[in-house]
Amino acid sequence: MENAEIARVLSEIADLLELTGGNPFKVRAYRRAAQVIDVHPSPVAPLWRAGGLAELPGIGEHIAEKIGELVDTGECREHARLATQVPPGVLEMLSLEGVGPKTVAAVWKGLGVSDLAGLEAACRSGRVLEAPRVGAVRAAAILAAIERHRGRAGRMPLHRALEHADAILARLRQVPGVSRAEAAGSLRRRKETVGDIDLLVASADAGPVVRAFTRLPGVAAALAEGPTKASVRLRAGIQVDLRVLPPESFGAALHYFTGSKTHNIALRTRAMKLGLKVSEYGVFDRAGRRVGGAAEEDVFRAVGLPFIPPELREGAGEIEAAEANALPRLVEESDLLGDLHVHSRASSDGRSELEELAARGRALGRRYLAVTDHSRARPLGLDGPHLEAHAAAVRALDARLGGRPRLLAGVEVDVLPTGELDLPLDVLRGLDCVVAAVHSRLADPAPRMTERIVRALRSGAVHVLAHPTGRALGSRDPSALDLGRVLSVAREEGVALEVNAMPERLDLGDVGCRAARAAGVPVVISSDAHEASQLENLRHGVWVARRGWLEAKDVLNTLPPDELQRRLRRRTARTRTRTATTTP
DNA sequence: GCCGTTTTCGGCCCGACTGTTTTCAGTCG
Repeated sequence: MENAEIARVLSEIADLLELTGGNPFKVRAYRRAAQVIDVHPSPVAPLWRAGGLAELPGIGEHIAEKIGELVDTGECREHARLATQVPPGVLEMLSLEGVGPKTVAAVWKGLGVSDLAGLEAACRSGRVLEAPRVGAVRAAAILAAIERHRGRAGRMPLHRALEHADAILARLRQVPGVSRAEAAGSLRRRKETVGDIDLLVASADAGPVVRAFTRLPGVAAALAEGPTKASVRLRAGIQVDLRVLPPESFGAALHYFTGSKTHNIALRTRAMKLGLKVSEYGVFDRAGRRVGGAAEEDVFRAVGLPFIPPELREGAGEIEAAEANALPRLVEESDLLGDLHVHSRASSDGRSELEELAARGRALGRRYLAVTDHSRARPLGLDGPHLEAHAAAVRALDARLGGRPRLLAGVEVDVLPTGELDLPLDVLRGLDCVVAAVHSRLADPAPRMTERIVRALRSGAVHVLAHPTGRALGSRDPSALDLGRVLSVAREEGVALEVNAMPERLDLGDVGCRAARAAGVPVVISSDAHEASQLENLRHGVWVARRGWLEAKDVLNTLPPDELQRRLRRRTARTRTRTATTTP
């Protein structure tokens, strides 16, 4: 069973307990446990079998047993027992904005409303007003929330949220008195999708900032507006929250609103033990005296920790690593020296000429580009002879450009449903960089997909496994796959796994990166550019890698050109040796 | 339910805004 599924069940137990009047601290314990499992970098099932589950923070004897039950039987009796007491429609009501456990419990137990349709009817008829603390305004808000829930766009991909945030921040910085304006929240942690946008502004005079914010051109509705805080919904559908603080609090606030919640609780608890209080206004000692808060570093310094980069603040071991002075030195965009997955017009879907790609690559400071057009299984893909001619053209241009940037002749070869590669091995061995990818039958069951990929990796001709899970954010789920097995074979075979930096893919994702690092498998961050401008996508991949705790040494395309090519040739040489010794 | 050089029992992060109320509960982040 996947970690995500275990986390979902634990979180649902928390909801069910809350609705049935359970101990609020028990509810919190389940929530925390769900969070910990959700971000844990490797499957927890083996951990349960090895008896090490209760060593995870927030997982004690009882919750470990529940997880074990889930892993062993696929069910959890405690969950099932609670679920019989609460109709599924009641749980669904909890996902409405502005509707929490108290309200749901009140309309369910008090009015007999047990699903969204019932709640909608009760709002329209006015019967919902019989519930405590529900008036006409809330009834209307609930109706609107039901509406949004039904047509929900869901979470927004990071790159789109960033565009909205940047546009708004630029405007807020124009407001007189504003000294700083930054994005916080999951956006700053560079999560792959963003549920809402959190913005933070430093100003001694909050009023004008709040007013400017709620009157921005893209605003569809102001949801809340107070003296220092406001929320709006953009016409694009996403909610934006603004908080204005005095400059002396900006660092503490930036830390606080960057989160994650789990990280903040851990950090505040640590502060409490040191006799300090950390809030968004600053760090305060026992006497209530401010000891810091203007800079984010103040918060970490106060609790005796080094600065933790935002991408790591998921409560997934970063505090412990910081304590042990074992934080990774995260890879940066400037560490990347080249790009190993780029398409040209030679095959189906590329739109730029080789010369344009090379020129743009050089302008971006890339020292090498691997041209990896599609193989014949893709519409208009290249067969052996065409690919060899294309490789010759790439090398001729490389010679003409004098290796600035160095152009590598490569291919993105399809992994066929059988696990065979779409081109003969001798053609592949003549190339500098072979990127293998699955593009068909993405919904195959995990055992079949895993064996298919393993067979391709065992071919000996593959340097990089591209977009390993095939997911497309918001439109296609990742393929079922035993990533642990793929990683162990990749390690044996010397194959790197790609972090595909197309903003809609980001595949591997953060959790996969961390697993690759743990398995000792190098990663390649690639743009998969289909036109020259997309070479800039690399930065999205860097964010994913940073969230996956990767350092420059974990990423192959931080190597300078000669060293990289030696690495790729070593792989090919190994293949030849083995073929020679295993072929009769 | 979890956790501990303040505790194996008795705590559990902290604050803003809204709507419903005449002082605060609920929700959210």
